[in-house]
Amino acid sequence: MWGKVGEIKKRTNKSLLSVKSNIFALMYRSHNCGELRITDTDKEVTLAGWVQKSRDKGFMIWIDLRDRYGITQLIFDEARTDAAIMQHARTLGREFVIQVKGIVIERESKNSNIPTGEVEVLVKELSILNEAQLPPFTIEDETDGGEDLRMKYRYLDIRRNPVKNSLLFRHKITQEVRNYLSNLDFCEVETPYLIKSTPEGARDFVVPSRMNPGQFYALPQSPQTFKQLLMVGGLDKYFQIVKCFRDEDLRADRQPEFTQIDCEMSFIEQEDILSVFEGLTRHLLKTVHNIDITAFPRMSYEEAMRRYGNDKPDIRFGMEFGELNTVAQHKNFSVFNDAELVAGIAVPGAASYTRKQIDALTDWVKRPQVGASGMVYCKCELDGTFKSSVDKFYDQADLSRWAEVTGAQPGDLILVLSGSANKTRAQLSALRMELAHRLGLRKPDEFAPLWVTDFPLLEWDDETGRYHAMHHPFTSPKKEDMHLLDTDPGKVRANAYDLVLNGNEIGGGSIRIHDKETQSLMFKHLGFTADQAQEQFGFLLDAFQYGAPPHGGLAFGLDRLVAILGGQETIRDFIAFPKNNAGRDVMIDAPAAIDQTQLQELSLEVHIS
RNA sequence: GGUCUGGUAGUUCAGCUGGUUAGAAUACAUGCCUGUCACGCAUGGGGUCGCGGGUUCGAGUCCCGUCCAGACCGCCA
Repeated sequence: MWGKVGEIKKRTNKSLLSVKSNIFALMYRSHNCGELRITDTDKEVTLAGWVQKSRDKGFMIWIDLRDRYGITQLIFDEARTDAAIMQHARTLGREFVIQVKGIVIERESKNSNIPTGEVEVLVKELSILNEAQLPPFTIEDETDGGEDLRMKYRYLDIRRNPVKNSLLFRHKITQEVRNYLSNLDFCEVETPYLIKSTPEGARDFVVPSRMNPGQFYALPQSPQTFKQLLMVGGLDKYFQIVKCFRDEDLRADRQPEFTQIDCEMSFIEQEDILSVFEGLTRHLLKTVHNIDITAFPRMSYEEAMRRYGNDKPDIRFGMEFGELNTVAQHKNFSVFNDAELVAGIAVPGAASYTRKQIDALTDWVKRPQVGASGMVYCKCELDGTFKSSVDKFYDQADLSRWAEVTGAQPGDLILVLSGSANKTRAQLSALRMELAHRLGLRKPDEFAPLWVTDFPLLEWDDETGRYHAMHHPFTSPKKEDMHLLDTDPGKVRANAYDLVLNGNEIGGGSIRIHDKETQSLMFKHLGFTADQAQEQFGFLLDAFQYGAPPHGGLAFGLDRLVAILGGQETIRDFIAFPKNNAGRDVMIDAPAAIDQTQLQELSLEVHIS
């Protein structure tokens, strides 16, 4: 259904590294370290780069010279190299920056593992451009350095192929995004980074204004209102590859500053947006992996929650939820009888799990991060019988109905959770993802996109005791649900959609509100007074009175998209200088205190509670 | 705000129910080596066991606190 890719790394390297740089003056180097071949034999060349490794054999010294493009072997030979140069070569350490002049010769023993492996450069001149201390970790694909060390010396980490290739890969994708959207007449516009803080949504990073004492800018969580104003401005199709900022806790796939591919279009309907971004996704998979995606299924939010317990389901594998209320309740098992939802999944081939393994899984779902109070299992034996942890309450006929509902085959293991519908779904979804991970079903080289549509407009928040916009306050409600706004706001669906790739939300958007009345009504339902709405978003409400076209858009999370297309879980290696778990840049040691003079200029005093 | 895991040589790690002088690999240094490419061989240097306190005759090991790192929950319109 969806494509497969083999050897992602290899292909990427090849296409990205064959960059020629002929426009540069050939003073420092005539060639890079990745391009010499057997056909270059006898040429006099000048190379520059870093010493990867030196192999001193006494009579001969080989040095692997590395740059962005590859590794070329240098040779110093007692018989053919000047004694002084030979001696000089012995002083070279790892990561010294050197320049050599020499003759390309065919190797006596060749190395088929690297593209330059048939030749080497017999060095005639050697100069050390810069010495280097021994790096704190080795600059190799499989480095001995741990995460924190690599982050502290990120500039050394970037010399390593995996990180360097991730950054080149990201460049390739942004380039293709710009190509694709520009070809469709999208115009890239830069919107401001110093804007106004708004109460909705995530916490803002704020920036004090020196010229306006006591006042603060906020860094944008997204260019949302600006891109809508560009639509009012008649720009029709806008995009921007743009940094966004959210002052919330981090995760492996979440950074406080991150990059979005942000888009907006006028005179369009939801279908137009889905088709443009389906096209973009196809284009990217084709250009970076040569994969043709044929299937682009769609699913409503409600269906995704029911079938996968999750609004971003990974559909590369099955284990869909089976709702067992009708077949498992009213059988004297009070835990199930009292539950709002009883739901199970069939784990393929897991009937052979031992008691110990199942107990470990039970402990896993009972961890506070998951929060289930227990787990019921039912083994579907190969002989067609069933063995469950609740045999006291259910006979073979009952259990066969469980198998029917969950789609379990002989050899599978049915795992069942129960409780309130929302919690049970979240817990069972966590279990499904964990098992898929353990069973190797989340293959990084397989890509399964999915549109999730018809999100709820509003979401109840216990903490503040009011409804919040699930997407953002500018999302339009579905016309046919408008009548529910006053009676049952939680039931109103929005013209909002997410693009999910392999269980990750990589993009989301909506058709916006474009008239003042609806927007004001929306603010009212979100608990704004008319004055507050005017104060916070008056510029937008005003703009809507001057001929705002119907419009909508979408934003892709670039960091996450690049990581997933690169087959990785963590986005950090696709960001040149990322923040750590606590939001710190350990290389430059930020954030940091500022001095008293700066505070005074900003009319600020610091009190740490 | 919370849960969990970890912190021992430059680095990655081992170190059991507390018990001589804390180990391995790798990196590094020196020497040897006539085609290496994860080169090989020999020798050598390298540690306030994150930090503070406690229990004990004795703590890398047990307890309390704290700092740092990572993963997750909450949070992320």
